[in-house]
Amino acid sequence: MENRPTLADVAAHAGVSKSLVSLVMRGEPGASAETRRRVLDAAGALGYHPDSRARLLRSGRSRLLGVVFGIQHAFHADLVTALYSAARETGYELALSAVTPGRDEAEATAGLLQDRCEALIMLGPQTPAAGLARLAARLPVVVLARGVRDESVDVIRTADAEGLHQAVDHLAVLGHRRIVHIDGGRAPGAAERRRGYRAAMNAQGIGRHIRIIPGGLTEEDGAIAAREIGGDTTAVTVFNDRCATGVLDVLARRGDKVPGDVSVVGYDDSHLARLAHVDLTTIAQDTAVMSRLAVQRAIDRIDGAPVAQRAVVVPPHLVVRGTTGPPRA
Amino acid sequence: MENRPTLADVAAHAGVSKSLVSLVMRGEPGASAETRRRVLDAAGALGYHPDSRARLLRSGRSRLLGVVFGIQHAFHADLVTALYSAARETGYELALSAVTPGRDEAEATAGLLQDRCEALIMLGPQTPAAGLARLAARLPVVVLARGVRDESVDVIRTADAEGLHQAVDHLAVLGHRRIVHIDGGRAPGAAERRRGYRAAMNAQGIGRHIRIIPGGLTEEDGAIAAREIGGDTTAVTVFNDRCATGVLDVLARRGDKVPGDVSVVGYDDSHLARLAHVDLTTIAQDTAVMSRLAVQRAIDRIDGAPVAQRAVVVPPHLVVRGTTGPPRA
DNA sequence: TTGAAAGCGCTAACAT
DNA sequence: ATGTTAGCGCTTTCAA
Repeated sequence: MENRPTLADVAAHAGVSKSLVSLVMRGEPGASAETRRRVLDAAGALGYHPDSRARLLRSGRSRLLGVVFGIQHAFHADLVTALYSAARETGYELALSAVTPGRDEAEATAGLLQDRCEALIMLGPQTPAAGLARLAARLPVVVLARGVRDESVDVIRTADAEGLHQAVDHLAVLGHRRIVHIDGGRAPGAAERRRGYRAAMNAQGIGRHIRIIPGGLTEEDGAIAAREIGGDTTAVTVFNDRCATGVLDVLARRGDKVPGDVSVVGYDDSHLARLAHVDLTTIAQDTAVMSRLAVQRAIDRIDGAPVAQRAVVVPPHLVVRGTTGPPRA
Repeated sequence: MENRPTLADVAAHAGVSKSLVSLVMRGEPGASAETRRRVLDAAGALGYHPDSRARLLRSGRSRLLGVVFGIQHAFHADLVTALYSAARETGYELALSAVTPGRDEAEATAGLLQDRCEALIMLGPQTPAAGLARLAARLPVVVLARGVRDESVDVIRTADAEGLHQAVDHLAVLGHRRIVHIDGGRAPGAAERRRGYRAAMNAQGIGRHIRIIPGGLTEEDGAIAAREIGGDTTAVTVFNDRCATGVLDVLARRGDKVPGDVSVVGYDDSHLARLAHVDLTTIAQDTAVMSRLAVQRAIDRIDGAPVAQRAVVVPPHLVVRGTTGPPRA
């Protein structure tokens, strides 16, 4: 593991100046074919790889997009996957920084700032708006999958209220009246999903059956909430797929048939929902579109390009699978 | 978005030299308390964050440990969480690079090499031994949660066979005889777990009941395998918790009581197993210890410290929860 | 305890 | 088409 060769080594080996080597290595025009060949030969012979740190330091840019995500969040995994694809052809790289039980958002963010990321993409951040605004004063910040009122950050999110509207409408069309919502507490998006649920119930003329059971983000939250579901309830809309899985589990254990006795609708269309044995009807957030928009927005901000609207709301869509059906006659 | 403040800006603002600022920012001794305070105040006021590229370029080191992990793997999430804690006080930072459905290990690795990571920690890599050896020729490679015979890479893993031994013994002591194993196919560790299962069954004198059903890593694999479980089977050991969840789900749906009719043991003690409504008896891999060992080994290799044994095997331990009990009389 | 000066490996101006 | 000269922002001598 000896010292790596530098550009100067290559220059010496090829008998040309550093500038020429620099040009050739970047594939820029301005060097003769003969020189080009000599340089590439030398580089190959020495096993030379440019040092990106030095390169970026000099050019004053990092071409790095920082991504802050929750490592325990299945949905974030889907988004990160999509973000990698979205970044692929842009000339920017992703720098991942995870939020874990022992590493908060501030720490995750600080790491990315040190790496001189040119913009930050934050997935469902918990940081209060004021904190985000402070960050946004330093570099472009794009918040994904959470609404933020603050004017200084960009937001790409799903029309959460609309999503619950679709869920309720789907159930109502099937004939359900007693539709309960298990919510996400204070999680990002939870308030809007509650709002959408209420509005849709009222719009369907079944506002008197509105009932919201406190839930959360995890299977466990869903399991606890499921025990509160009354016997006359025929359908449940749940904050997210993970929570819905907990609900399904408790229903199965107590012998309730799904969708025979109770229909269930999740949210996210995460990996979980697609599993054959779960086969969960759910509201899909379009991760591919959202990720593409987030990356594009970050780059636009970096380039100082004009941006028409600070917040982009992506419509969700209903994915009907096996956990919804007509109520028992 | 004006230019980020540099160390020189802070120095000017605090009325001291760049050297002092450098010392203070790194927490090195050699500056008076008064100076230290002035510098930190100035840094805070300007919102200064050191530029890691410049810092590392100058010092000739990156102090970066590259981590390659599967973003869809719940167990990897646990490991990454533990790795962050383990790295915390070492002076090294983690650089995360995810493997996703659209981004293979080679790509994930290449990114980390460009960033000049000083060592690589790979979680359950799929790369064949030859590929790992090639990598290891360039920088220290520590493989976590997978066995690799190749002499050139370090390995930190759980004694998988021992884990299944404990699972089988636990069930046998409860009185089970007809114990089935749902395996992990070609996943890292699967072969050794199969071996452990067989050995333990033989050791218990119930080798004639050995039966292995092909499974996999996911809930879905577990669900499919569960349908193959015969009516006389009283207990199942499953490749991992995620797969076990699928098994539990199918059992619940077909009305089998757990542990009344069938006992189930998982593997990993992941988040999943601990959920109150899952409450899965499982074999715990000690992520804290494994992560600490992995980080320490990487640093030892970087420092050229002598290493006694290339491979470290961490003993797993049984965590008894609610999915195991005596067989029905 | 403090400061001045010399680079790390590279790219961007400016020569030639 | 090629070479020379400055730095990027920081750490590291070395002197004071």
